[in-house]
Amino acid sequence: MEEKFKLENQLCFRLYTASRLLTQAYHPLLGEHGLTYPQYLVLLVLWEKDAQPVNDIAKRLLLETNTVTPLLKRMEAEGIVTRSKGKEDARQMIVKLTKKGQDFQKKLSSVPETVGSAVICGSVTPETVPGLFGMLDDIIEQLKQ
Amino acid sequence: MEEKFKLENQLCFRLYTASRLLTQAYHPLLGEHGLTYPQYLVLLVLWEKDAQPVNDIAKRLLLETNTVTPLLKRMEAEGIVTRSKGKEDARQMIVKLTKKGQDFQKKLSSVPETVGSAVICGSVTPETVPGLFGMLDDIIEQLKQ
DNA sequence: TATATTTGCATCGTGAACGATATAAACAAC
DNA sequence: GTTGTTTATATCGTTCACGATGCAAATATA
Repeated sequence: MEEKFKLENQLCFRLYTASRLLTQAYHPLLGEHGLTYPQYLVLLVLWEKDAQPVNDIAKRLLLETNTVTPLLKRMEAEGIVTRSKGKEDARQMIVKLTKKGQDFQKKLSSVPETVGSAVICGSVTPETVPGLFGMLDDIIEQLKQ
Repeated sequence: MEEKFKLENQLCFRLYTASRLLTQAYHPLLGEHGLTYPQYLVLLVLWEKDAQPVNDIAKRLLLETNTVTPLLKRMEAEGIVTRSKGKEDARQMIVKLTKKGQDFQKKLSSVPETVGSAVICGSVTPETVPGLFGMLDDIIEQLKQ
């Protein structure tokens, strides 16, 4: 068995696993409110800036619109956002937070800290996290092309 | 807008994005042979040790059997693996590589290096990758409980 | 040796991801 | 102004992930 094929030497498998497990850590906190992790990401985007077209949300999350559109329709069905045609550009769908969507910010105020503290361990400390962020950002920037 | 809710301060979003983008980098290389990334991971596991029960493969990949079972059935349909009842324990399904599954190792021999070299950039260098591996491993170990 | 529990795998339903394709609005070129 | 192209979003099909549940084989316990 060649070294290059060993699971322990794969960056992608580590990222894939760490991503899945960390997303799972959000699950009980978000599921309690009927939210999924990608839906939480949409909330983060809209809390930063409300009333955005689908495309801006997709670009911010580096996702395709064919992923985001069904996600937003589910959130609309849950009464978390509204979707309405753009006034100046009728092709756009403007996504706005409802009161329910805004109010989630208070309800979820403890989530970032809860999850954040859960990953602090071993070589992952408040001092080393910025370096980790930088490396992940470099990888993302490199692959975004 | 509170700092804690900003997308730029989220470790999970970075892991999620880096994982997706790096998996996408595998796509043209694997898709050419009709493989998906999770199927490639199963191949890595079976190349290390052939003839494993479903549970061992799932544990190795930190996935649930209800994810792995359909994956293996698709790979069986493609003639990449066989699945047969265990002799000593009839509950187990032993997964074995076919010749086609074994032969993929040669066909995919350039994949690790191709993808590996694609992520080397900025603060991500052959010298810093072990540190990145260590931090991701610590996060995984911490969340695995 | 009956009965209870655990274990290994499968099935089902839902929600992402994403390639491919479609549709309509905006814009450009002629 | 008609035609062609781009842009914004949506639809469709396939493949994960994963919680919940089911079932049969193995094991433990009474």
